Amino acid sequence: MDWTLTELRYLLAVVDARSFTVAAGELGVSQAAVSRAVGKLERRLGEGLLVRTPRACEPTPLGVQLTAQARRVLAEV
Amino acid sequence: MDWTLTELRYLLAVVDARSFTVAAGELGVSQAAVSRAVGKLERRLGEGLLVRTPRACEPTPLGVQLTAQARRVLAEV
DNA sequence: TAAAAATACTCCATAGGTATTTTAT
DNA sequence: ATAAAATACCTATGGAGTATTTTTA
Repeated sequence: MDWTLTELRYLLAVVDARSFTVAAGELGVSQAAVSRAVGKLERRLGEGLLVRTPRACEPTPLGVQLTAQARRVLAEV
Repeated sequence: MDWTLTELRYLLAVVDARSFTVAAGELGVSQAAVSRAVGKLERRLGEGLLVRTPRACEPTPLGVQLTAQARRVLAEV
């Protein structure tokens, strides 16, 4: 794959916060930026990483898997 | 630090090829792009990563260290 | 209907290419 | 003098913000 460190960081933040908006605040960027980054990642993979509901969001199985990988990568950085 | 995967890939290619030009060919980008990416990384670190001579280039101690780290990161990607 | 996420629009920063200059033997 | 790296210049792409719209429990 060809993701960027930013995408992995944003994804992790969203999964941990269970919210795009909260994650954006923690990352110090706009909600739109986080939404776009994760959406782009999902489009590239051709599959969802998060299930969105009006009050929370939860990772899909692929989301869980990629999140684990993201943690490994970022741990080395 | 705040490097990008591209910078790490370019650095690795140069270290392995012992040449910016050859590395660029292998990466499918211009020599200028590789030179700029590695130079930017060095400027950010405030220290050289490669010693350039007219017919080869060799990693500095820091270059060796960062190269090892780059391999670990890219192995996870 | 109300919260949270997605999108439209614009702007700026960065990455890349080509052409040229600089460097070190 | 020569081979290789650095730089100047330009262009295009991507990432970000704000404002707005869409979504779904």
